Amino acid sequence: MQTAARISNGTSLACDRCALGASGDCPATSQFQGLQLRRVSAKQISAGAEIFPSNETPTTVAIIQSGWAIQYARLLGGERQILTFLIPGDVFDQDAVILPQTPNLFAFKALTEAAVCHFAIEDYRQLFQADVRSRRFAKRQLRRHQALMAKHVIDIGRRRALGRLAGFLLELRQRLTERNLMHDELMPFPLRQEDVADALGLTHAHVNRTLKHLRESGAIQTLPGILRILDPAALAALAPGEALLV
Amino acid sequence: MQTAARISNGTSLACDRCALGASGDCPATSQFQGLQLRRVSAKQISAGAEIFPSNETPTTVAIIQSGWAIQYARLLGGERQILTFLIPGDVFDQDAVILPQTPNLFAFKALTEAAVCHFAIEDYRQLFQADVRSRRFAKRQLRRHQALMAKHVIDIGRRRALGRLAGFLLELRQRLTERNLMHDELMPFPLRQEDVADALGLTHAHVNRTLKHLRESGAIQTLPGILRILDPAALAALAPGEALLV
DNA sequence: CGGTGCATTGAAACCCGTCAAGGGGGGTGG
DNA sequence: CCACCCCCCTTGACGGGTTTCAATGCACCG
Repeated sequence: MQTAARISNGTSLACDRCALGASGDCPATSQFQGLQLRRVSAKQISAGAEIFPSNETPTTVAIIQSGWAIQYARLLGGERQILTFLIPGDVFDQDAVILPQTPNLFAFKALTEAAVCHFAIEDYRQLFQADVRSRRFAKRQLRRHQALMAKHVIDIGRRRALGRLAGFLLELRQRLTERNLMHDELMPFPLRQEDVADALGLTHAHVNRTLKHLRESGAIQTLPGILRILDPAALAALAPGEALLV
Repeated sequence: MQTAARISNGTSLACDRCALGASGDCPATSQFQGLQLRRVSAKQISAGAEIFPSNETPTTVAIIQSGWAIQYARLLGGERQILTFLIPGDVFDQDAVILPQTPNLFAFKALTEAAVCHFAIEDYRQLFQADVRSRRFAKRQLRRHQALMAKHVIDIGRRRALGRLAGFLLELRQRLTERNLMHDELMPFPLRQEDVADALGLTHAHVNRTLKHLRESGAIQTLPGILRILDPAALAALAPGEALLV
């Protein structure tokens, strides 16, 4: 895990070669089973760059085509709390859909090189009034985000390090599976241990020790930029009830 | 704090004598500066009773007229994680507004005797299309809930017991002030220490110790069912950045 | 080849959970 | 009016989980 292999290298901005589109997960492609939208813009973002600063009022809704990003808050002491991880196919900045002209509370930043496409808020909002598939898509995105926030509270509120990490890995596994990014229990894992720590409310030193524990117990295997889940059942046992939440 | 004094005793269900209405915080009263709604029902709920079970699809939006309630999840091991506290004037079950016909993920329960009024989802949704004041009301309610969830993650994730408690008390102070329920830094406090613990991810024993610390340092004073904030600045110093979040 | 970023590890301090016991107030029943 | 019970607050001791601080090592890069 020393260095993150640039897995998401082939960042294709063109919609006709977009992996998301191919699986029908982006309303800008003809494969999407519903209302077709046209994207306003597509941006290539380098690792570590801000996507949206906080306190800015968004005019678009964004979908992340490739790469990983975070939504986070920074405290006065400099500490960082990561609220959500964003993976390819995630729609973020969704508040804008429901609450136009309200500033973002928290900032977004790319963790890896990433490609982000934007839709006009008005266009995206039409999904909610369109056919069943469009509505299902938009509602699912919204609902998923809310559920993840709640799960996050439960995770860090009621579980200790081992359970948090196990639950977190299972969550990623589930989400990546839905986006066709899991193969043979192998997942791209571009996160530094400090990122995981800042999300789960731990220190990076302790994340390291906990990962070591999971590794030595045979539950997972780590390679640079990749994580393999060897024993999903073991992880599930460490995070009881996880399945109900994801 | 041994016993909760029934502060919210005079639970008046009639809209014309509703304290919420008097301050213009309920769209069912003529004092509300915006679209007038008619409530579908008003229910008196006894302390400890479920308001909504989880996994049920709501047909109404609810506003809590008097009393305190929680939104919570129960894990397989029996542990409880409180997601949000609801105080008079809070609109809950708001997911129904945006996402009709989706079941509630988490249950709601009254902590004290409470009065809850319901609106038809369609009626309530019209607030978003009505005049400025109505929109502001509805958006503020929605936005507030989201912000509180995010703040909750930050609190539990990046602060230790003392800071969490300080931040939590300041949050309650702010919210109660907005509803005209703070007087002379005195707030109704019907929560058991176990409730606080289940919200902040601590044990009730440790909440007790931490409260004792705050008491002995002169930051707060506790009376049965009431909490007085003696030194807001001291609390703010314990929870840096809190002001930015509330 | 020095420098930077990140993973790894150890030792010590400390925060917090766990367990257990005691106490006080309000209610109920005698 | 008292006895009793239940719920909740309170407190102490102990152990373990986490943080903190510090040092090392490895990979990559200029």
